[in-house]
Parts: sequence; structure tokens; C-alpha cells
Amino acid sequence: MNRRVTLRNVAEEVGVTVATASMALRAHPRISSATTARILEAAERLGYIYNRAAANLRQTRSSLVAVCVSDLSNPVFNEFLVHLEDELRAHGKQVFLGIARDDLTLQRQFLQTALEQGVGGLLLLAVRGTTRAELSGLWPEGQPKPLVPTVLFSRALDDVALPQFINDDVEAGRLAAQCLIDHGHRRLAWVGGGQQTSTARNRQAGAELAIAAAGLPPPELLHGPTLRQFGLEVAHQLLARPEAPERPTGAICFSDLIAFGLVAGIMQSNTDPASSLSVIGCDDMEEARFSYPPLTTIAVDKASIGRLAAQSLLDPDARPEQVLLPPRLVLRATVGRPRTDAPLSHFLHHFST
Amino acid sequence: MNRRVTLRNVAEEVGVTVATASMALRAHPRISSATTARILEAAERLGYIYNRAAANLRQTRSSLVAVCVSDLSNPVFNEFLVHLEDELRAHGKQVFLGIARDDLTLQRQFLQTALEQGVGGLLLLAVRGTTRAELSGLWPEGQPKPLVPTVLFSRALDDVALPQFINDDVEAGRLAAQCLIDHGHRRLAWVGGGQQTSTARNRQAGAELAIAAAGLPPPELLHGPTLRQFGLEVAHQLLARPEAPERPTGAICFSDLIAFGLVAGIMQSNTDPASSLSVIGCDDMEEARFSYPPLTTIAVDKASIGRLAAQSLLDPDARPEQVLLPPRLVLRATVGRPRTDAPLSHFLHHFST
DNA sequence: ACAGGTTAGTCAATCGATTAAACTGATTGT
DNA sequence: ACAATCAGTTTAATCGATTGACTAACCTGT
Repeated sequence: MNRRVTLRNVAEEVGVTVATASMALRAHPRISSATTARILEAAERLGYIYNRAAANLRQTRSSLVAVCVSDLSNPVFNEFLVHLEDELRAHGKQVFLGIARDDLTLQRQFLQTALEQGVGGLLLLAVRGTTRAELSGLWPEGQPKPLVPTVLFSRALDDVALPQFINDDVEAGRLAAQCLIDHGHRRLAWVGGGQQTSTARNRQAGAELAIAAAGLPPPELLHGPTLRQFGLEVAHQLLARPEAPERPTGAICFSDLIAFGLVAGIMQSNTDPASSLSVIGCDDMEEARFSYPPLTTIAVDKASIGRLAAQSLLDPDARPEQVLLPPRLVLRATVGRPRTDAPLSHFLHHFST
Repeated sequence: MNRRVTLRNVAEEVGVTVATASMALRAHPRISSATTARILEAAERLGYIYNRAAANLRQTRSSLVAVCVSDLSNPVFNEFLVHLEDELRAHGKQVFLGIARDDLTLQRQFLQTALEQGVGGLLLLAVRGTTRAELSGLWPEGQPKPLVPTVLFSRALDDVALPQFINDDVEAGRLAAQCLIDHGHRRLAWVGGGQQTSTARNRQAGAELAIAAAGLPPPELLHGPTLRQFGLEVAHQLLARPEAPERPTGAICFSDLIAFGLVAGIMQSNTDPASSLSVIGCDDMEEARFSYPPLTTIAVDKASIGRLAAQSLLDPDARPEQVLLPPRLVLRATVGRPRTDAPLSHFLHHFST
């Protein structure tokens, strides 16, 4: 790799000093427009490439922003990423991406690397199990602030005083449960997400709240990984049971991803969610509109979360508060009324609609 | 932001020079182990953070690798990204990510930024419409090599002498068409992808080849964007037609994403692909196994493409060749035998299986 | 004609780390 | 006993750009 063209080369070509060339490129008023033009022309002609790292070194600031997501295998994180990237680019920032693959060690390593790389900020969707102590590389104990400005999104960390842009997950869980309750369901199940992320805890808590408020028995808890496969297994397991009262008539899924699996499993059993086991998801991934049957779900405002988080990162006066974004019910086709227990209903069903 | 701890601080703390500290941190044999230990301890205690940018400046090499993808809204690009990132991390490289959002200008800007950032390499999944000239910032005309080592993946650029790791898309198209032909289909449609990417061109060409070889009439071409929405519209449009001979019985989709839309549209019309309009996709996205009905598709070896591309980038002796990875047919449930034209077949169908 | 003010640059230090070369003592060989 | 060797560390230059201080040339007004 033959050494690249530097400012020195450009300056020599024109017959000025490096300082002049530097100022010219940034349109400093001290440099006459004639000289500036000559420098610009020479830079172009020689194929000069600005060395941002060198500039950052001197300026001790950076145009790189680290974005660390826990996992990209769930497409919903992608949707956050796109909005984040969009907003950052609009402010002249570049993304230094880390994918932690749901692994605390990888997350810690990435945070370290990002710091070494000299990023000017960090947007973090923390891996499950992340605690204040886990962030000590980024924010040594006892310091008033982290080493670089940091904003959390999508998942809350309650014991960390940072700006956080989070979906109102309690409300999301409540909306999901209420939707099933409003359709007449009385035996519900919670499918997915254990207790390791704020998202899962809060959504489950919200669902339980709504169920209790309606005077119904607590939901059956079917905790498991956020994978389509898990939803599929749950579907087969539930449908293998005899109906009432052993089998719930509605499932509240922690995430759309699980809901898709659940729906697929139900369809494979030659029935459909609305008539045998209503399913409601949460996230409203793009796919939800197009899967069959279209998924009823709770929409998370991914665009606002992404944009606001990025804006907050770039705002020096941002307050370290948790901001909750409201979710929204999106009715599609996977929630129906529970079958009555009348003996003929099962038979009749096949001929309806 | 209070200034961070530098090597100088560490050195002063221990009472040695910066040079000694630098060498100690990299375990240089010239430094006694006693001194090394003291320096390591002080670095740890003071919270020293290595400044990679400064080091790179001196060494004129970089641990950053730019990865530019045309679009992340198609989850399949994600799957590439994950494997790429994996392999790069294994070699101590970090990802500097760009999402070009299918826009040549954004791609050009990102390439420029990556160069300015001083990346040591570039992995590129080029936006459609990318030509040799579009890469002139990265590879000025007349130069024997690009300014930084570059490897293409997933989409080929035929007039560019770079290592390229690509799915054998002609073969993929052929396999897809052959699958439908083997199931007895004779009137086929090609859905999606125009002529702007090598992927689309080659897959379509492969399909046409297989169709011609079987002595069948050329497929109806339904070009359109790679979106679920487009597949959905095509489904409604096709099913609105009377059957034979106006309506194809099998659709070869450029991408799984389109196939999902098509399948959803077919299901919405109260029928299913296997019995009314067989659908075969291409990519084998994770979702394909779990959507309902599970999608028959051509699997692209995303893991190999990602890994090999990353390895090639890091290999100084890599040859600028196009490497074609073999695709594989994955039979699931969206391809069936075409209905015979016997008058009763439609009626009988409802009572079969 | 000369103090004071612009204008258009140049100088030199600097950011934080790396590295070739030089420099100390201490040890070894003859 | 004196040069040669060697381990361990320091010195100083360097990477490429930025920036505050400084200067030379040219005006301007009285």
C-alpha cells in the first residue's frame, strides 16, 4: 500500500505550509480565497484523503459513535439500528458497531474497544444480565459521569443514572393482556422472556397487572428464549393438551418473534390462532403485517426511540432520565373470541365464515 | 469530559519514560518483567485506556474494517453481517458499519468517510447500480489496486478486479425453476428483482435457462422491489385472474422476502400455495422455516460467504477472483403439484389430506 | 512620515503512541 | 585490567492535522 497523500504533500505542491493548507480546507477566513482555491484544486488533483484520526487526536474529540446492540438475530433490533444510524448520520457522526450476541464478555470487550477507538459517545442496548458493575470499564465506580457520554435504548437499567429511551413495557404488557381480556379470554398464558431484561420483566408485570385487575387467575408462565423455535414448541405443547380448563385460550407473547413461532405451530396443527389459541405479540416488527395470519401485536415506537436516543446523545444538556415511549395496540388477525364450551361449537366452527 | 489517562501519566506514576511504558504494555522482551509488572499495575490502577487512533497514526495501519451493506431492511443482509462480524472479531478487527439504504450517494459518502477514518479494509455489498466509476474515490482510475484492500460479497461487480464471494445465483435460479418443473409446473412466473443487481440478473437468468431447457414457454416477468408488500400485491393480482392458461401455477421469487409476501397474499385469499400457486423463494432466511406454510426455498450459504469474505480481506495474498458458493434446495411446504384441469379437481381438493 | 490596524500567512507546539538509535552500567572474555 | 558484550532504559523523531502566537507586508489616517 503506497503511502497516501497527506496535507504536507498538498501544501508542498501549492507552495504553502501545512498550516495554511489545513486552514484552507476548512475555509478559514484567514486564508485568501485565491490561495484556498489553489489548495483545494491541488488536494483534488493529488487525491488527498483527510485523516480524521489524526485530526481527532489533536482535537481530542471524535466523530465516531459506538452503537452496541445485544443481538441482531432478532430483526427488531435492526429496526432500532436503522433509525439510530439515520439520525447520527444527519449529525455528521459515524457508527462504530458492536454486536454482543447476548454475551456479557463480548459486550465488555466491545465497550473496551470502543473506548480505545476513542468514540465520542455510546448508544447501548445492553445484554441481559448487565448490571452497574458490568459497566465499570465505561464508568468507573465513584466517578460522577461515564468516560464517554452514554445513552441507553430499548432496555432499561434501573440502577444507572443515564438517559434511557425505552418503550413503556408495563403499558405494553397491559395493553396486550387487556386486548385478550376484551375479546373474552379468561385463561391466559405468558410466553417467552424470563426475568433477565427490563423489557421482559416489565411486559410480564404489565400483563399480570391487567389480568389481576380483571379479576382473572394469574397467567400460566411459559418462560423461554426469544426464538421462533420456542414459540413453535409452545404451540405444539399447548395444543396437545385437552381444552378447558387445562389449556389457555390466549397467549401473550413477550416478542413478535415468539408469536410468529407460536402462530406457525398453531397453523401446522391445522387450526388457526383466532379460533383455537389467540396470540398477541409485542414489537410490531415489519413482518407482523405480512405473516399469515397477520399478527395482532403491540407496536413499539422504534423510530422515536432510535431518533430520540441519538439526539439525546448529541445534546450536552441531556438529563439522565428514563423516557418512556407509549406503545399502541395493532389489531390484526391472530386474536379471536374464545370458543364457547357448548359441545357443538367445535363441529360448527369448521363451517363458519 | 476530564482528560483521560495517557501513557505519559502511567509512566510518570511509575517513574519511567513513555517509551518504556509503551513497550511494557506490549510485553516487549527488552523490558524487565519487574518493570513491566509495575507499569501494568499502575495502568490498571489509574484506569489507563489505550488510544488506538494514536497508535494507528504512528503505525499507519488500522484495526478498523469498514463493512458497507446496501440495506439492512432485508433481514438476509443481517445474516451476512453477523458472520462477517464474527470472523473479523476473531482476528482482532473491529467493524465500522455503513448502511447505504440502497442509495448510491450514501454509499459514496460512506466510502469516503471510511477512507478518512483510516480503515484497514473494506467489505462491500454494493448498492444496485454500482459501477466501476462509482468506486473511483476508493480506487482511482489507473491505479493497480484500491486505496485499501477491498472484498465484495453477495453481489458481484463484473468489471472490477477484486475478490468476490458470491452465491452462485445462476445455479440458484436454475434450482428454483427446476424444483417447480419437477413438480409438474409448466406455466411459471418470475417475481421481483429487476436487472440492477447481479443477484437479480443471475437468478432470473438461471431460472430462464432451466425453463428453456425443459422446453417450456418463458416465464412471465413480474419485476418489482424486494419487499413483502410487493409479493402481497402480486399474489392478489395473480389470483384475481382466471386460471389456466392465463395464470401461472408456480412463482419463482427473487428473494424470500418477496416470497413471504406472496404466500401471505395467497393465504389471505383463503387458499394455499401448494394447491393454488406454488411459491419458491431464494435465500433461506431464518424466518423461512417458521412462517406458515414453511417456505420452500433455495438456501444461500451465508455463513461461508461471510467467513470467506472476511478471511480473504485479511489475507495479503488473496487473489482478485470471483468465488461462487453453491446454493441448495430446501423443500418445505409452499410447492405442490399443479392442479389437473379435470373439472372435479377443484371440488375434490377440499376433502383431500 | 509614522503609529496603529488589517490581511495573509508562517512557526512551533501539541495530541498519544511507536520505534530506531543511543546511552548506561554491569558482566564477561582474554 | 581493558575492551567487548549485553540487558534495560532513555532520547528523539515520527505519524497527520490543528491552533495560538507571531510576523511581514500593505493600508489608512493625520
